[in-house]
Amino acid sequence: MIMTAPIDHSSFFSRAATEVARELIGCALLVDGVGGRIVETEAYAGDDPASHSFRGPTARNAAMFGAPAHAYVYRSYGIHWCLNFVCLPGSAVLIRALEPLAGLEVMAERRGTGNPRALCSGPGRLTQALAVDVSLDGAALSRPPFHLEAGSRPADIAVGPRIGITKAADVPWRFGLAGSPFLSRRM
DNA sequence: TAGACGATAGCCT
DNA sequence: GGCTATCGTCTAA
Repeated sequence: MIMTAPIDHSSFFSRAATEVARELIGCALLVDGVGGRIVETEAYAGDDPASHSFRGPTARNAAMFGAPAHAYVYRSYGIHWCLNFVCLPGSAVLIRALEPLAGLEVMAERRGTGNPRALCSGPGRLTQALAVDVSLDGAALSRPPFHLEAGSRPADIAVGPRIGITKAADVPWRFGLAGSPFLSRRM
């Protein structure tokens, strides 16, 4: 088990995505008891051309315009799922990488690799390891299967530009635990 | 209704 | 380090 304190979901997520993204680093995320410590996030704002919410609500991004502290799950490149936490309406934080701590065996089986660094180091890998898919789109983060806990005060947080986008690519809204070997890429 | 493209991962060189 | 598979979603006609 991970020794951390509970968090107040509603107030924690009712803020700007950039702020939440930074503070999520070091927090523990478990889905059905499987997960670890968040080491990499990206913020997506409502007036952000790179955000799915930029062109307004659609069937796909509806969760982004719902209440804060809920999950927004979408399929990327027609292949894998990406997990986001909704903040203020129209904004969200993409969870990009975890340091695996709980349920290593389950994750290894789902991922088909025993290499701890390859289990959750990337948005698609993370959702596969935690068995996150569209059935959790819109689910409350305060209820099972989700479990979030505040971590110890973030150590060194590295900041950089977001990955894999073409619009607003220069905005430094990617946050990571400096020096962690579990990042999807070096900062 | 068709066409274009994307918040990637994994394999190959 | 570079290339490609693969398909849901959006946009335009």
